[in-house]
Amino acid sequence: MTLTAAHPGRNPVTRKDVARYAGVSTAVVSYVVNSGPKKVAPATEARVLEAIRVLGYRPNAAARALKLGSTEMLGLVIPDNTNTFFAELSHAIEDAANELGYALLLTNSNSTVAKERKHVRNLLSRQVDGLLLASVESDPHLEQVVEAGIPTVLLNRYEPAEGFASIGVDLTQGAVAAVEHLIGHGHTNIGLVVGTGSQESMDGREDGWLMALKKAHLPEGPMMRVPFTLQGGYSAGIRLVASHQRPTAIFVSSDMQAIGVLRALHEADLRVPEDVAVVSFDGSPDSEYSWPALTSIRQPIHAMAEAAVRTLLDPMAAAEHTIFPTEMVIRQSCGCASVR
Amino acid sequence: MTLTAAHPGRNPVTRKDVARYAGVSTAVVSYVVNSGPKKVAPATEARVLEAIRVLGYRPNAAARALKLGSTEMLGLVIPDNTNTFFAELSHAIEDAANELGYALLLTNSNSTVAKERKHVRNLLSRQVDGLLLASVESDPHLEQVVEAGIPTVLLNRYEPAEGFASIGVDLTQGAVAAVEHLIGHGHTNIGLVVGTGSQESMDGREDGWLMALKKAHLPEGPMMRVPFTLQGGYSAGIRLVASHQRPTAIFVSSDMQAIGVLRALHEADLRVPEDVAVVSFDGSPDSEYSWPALTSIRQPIHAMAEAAVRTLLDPMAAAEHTIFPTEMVIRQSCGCASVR
DNA sequence: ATGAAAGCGCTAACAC
DNA sequence: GTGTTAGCGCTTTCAT
Repeated sequence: MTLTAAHPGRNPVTRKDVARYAGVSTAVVSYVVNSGPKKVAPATEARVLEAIRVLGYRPNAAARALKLGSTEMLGLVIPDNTNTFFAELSHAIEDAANELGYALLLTNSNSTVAKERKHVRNLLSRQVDGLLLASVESDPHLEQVVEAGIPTVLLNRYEPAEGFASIGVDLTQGAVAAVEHLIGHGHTNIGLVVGTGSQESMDGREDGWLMALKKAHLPEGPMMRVPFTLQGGYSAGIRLVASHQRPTAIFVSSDMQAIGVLRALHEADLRVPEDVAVVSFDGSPDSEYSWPALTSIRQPIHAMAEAAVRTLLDPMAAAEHTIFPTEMVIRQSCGCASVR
Repeated sequence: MTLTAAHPGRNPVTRKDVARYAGVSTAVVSYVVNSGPKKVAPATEARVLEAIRVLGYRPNAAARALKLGSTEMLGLVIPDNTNTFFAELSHAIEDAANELGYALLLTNSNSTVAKERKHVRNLLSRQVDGLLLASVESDPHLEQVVEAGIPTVLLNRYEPAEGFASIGVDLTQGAVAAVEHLIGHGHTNIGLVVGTGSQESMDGREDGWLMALKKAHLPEGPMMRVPFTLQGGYSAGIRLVASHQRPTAIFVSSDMQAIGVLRALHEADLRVPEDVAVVSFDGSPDSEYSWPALTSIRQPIHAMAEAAVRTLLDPMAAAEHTIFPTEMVIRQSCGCASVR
């Protein structure tokens, strides 16, 4: 035992002890602990409460879960909580879940299919009441989930997924807004940094970039496909800087990547936004504290988290795809304001 | 049901179904599922495995937990997983826990005593096998934990805590190294940005700053006490810039704060490190991608996470305080290398 | 090598 | 308003 030896093992105080101490039956204890389903006389209730206090009784969640078939836990699988976007998202989800009395079993897949699967399996066997999954795969193999019949919602998802509820942001619309903003600043050579790994199919942000360019009859700028990390963005930035026809503006598909791009730009002695303008995606707090501060397409993380949990727990919810709009937050990196 | 209606509720396949299908007793199923404690004839085992596969049987963790008195879950309470340091730490802890077959119940206290307490209570009632707590308080009220007799280790802790195992980093030594490095660069007016809220007592980093200054017979520079956030660092930076005798160097007690300080410095048109040098604390990935890259005192997060989990799960572990050394990683913000 | 059965702590239907 | 009790799915002792 790491601490006091006073209490040898687990908390040995059970409902039965409380019942004995209060001079009632175990059922009554149950009724007062759960405030129902039967009413209890005030005097009795007081005695039970007192017994609970004195004995330091704490209900055993495992027993309750076994009986009820509900653990009041939700499972969450994300690629990496070290990524600010997922950190924020998981935080918001935790809050939303707590609000409804659910605890969160949090797991990182490290963007790995094998780990993701392992975690899903593990969460299922732990009898979570629902599963929130930000999958690495565009077409996640969810047989086990279907078979287990556990409510599931797919997170951070642009495309609908057959048979599953899912939630995401309008990547294309956001990207179009970003690129059009850059075009509005007079740029004609606009590069793109987009993510890899997340989904094999084309990222909606790439679509948006392309669409905006097409619509303005502008040529495709250089494009880099790198992981959604600081380091990924950095290497993309280095290559973009060295590229034959260096873009005068870059749309980057996440704040983390953008911060990496910024570093590459700085190291190349390029001024932002004067030499190269940047607009990124996510709108995380980080984007406000980079230098220069990033103009970014904000995802409504809290709204999405809440919707995810609500959908998950709503027995009436359909297996629908819900898409949220983004919002552009203008700061310095696009060239709207002077940097200094 | 969010998805297929084929399986009405929870997974209804129980050990009994498997036993019937395989033509054995439930005990045997148990033996093969757990590879023990009794041996099973190979042929029988194969039949059971087949039955499990066909029926899609998944053991019910709640029942197991009830029987065994162990949930194979660990509870973790941190101030905020949105803070890169805690994000990294919790990720490392998750890995260490998974390694040993434990899942992680992750909760954010939002640096709030009330929430922290609520989460601890909740985790205890969920029968976690151990509790990892990065408390907001310097002297956390842990009666409930003691009473529950649940192994606990305190994280991110500089001072020992009576009766509890705890883990932390040598804040003072790290701070001394940082400040001495700055002194080595010839600075004589060295400011400090330190955190609030975490612990009422003096932060070891403040001690270290003071000690290094004393030892070099240097006067105390200006000092700001702000939250461990980007925004906290930013406001400290603003005040430092405006301060009567502006420091030529600043030691900042976390990377997040340092990034905020950097922003304030940039906005004031001050060059880093030429006008103001900065050394920060944590050594997170973020510190490498700021502009300029931060010289920072790195905490050995992975080693700490592993030690924490190991200590937690080791029944022989004493209630000791383990302190880890830090390591200075030199980048641009201190003035060692030219910025560009 | 296998099986029968007790019981982990709890909930709630049913009886009083 | 309160008590009795069956059983949730699992592990494991004790028998065979």
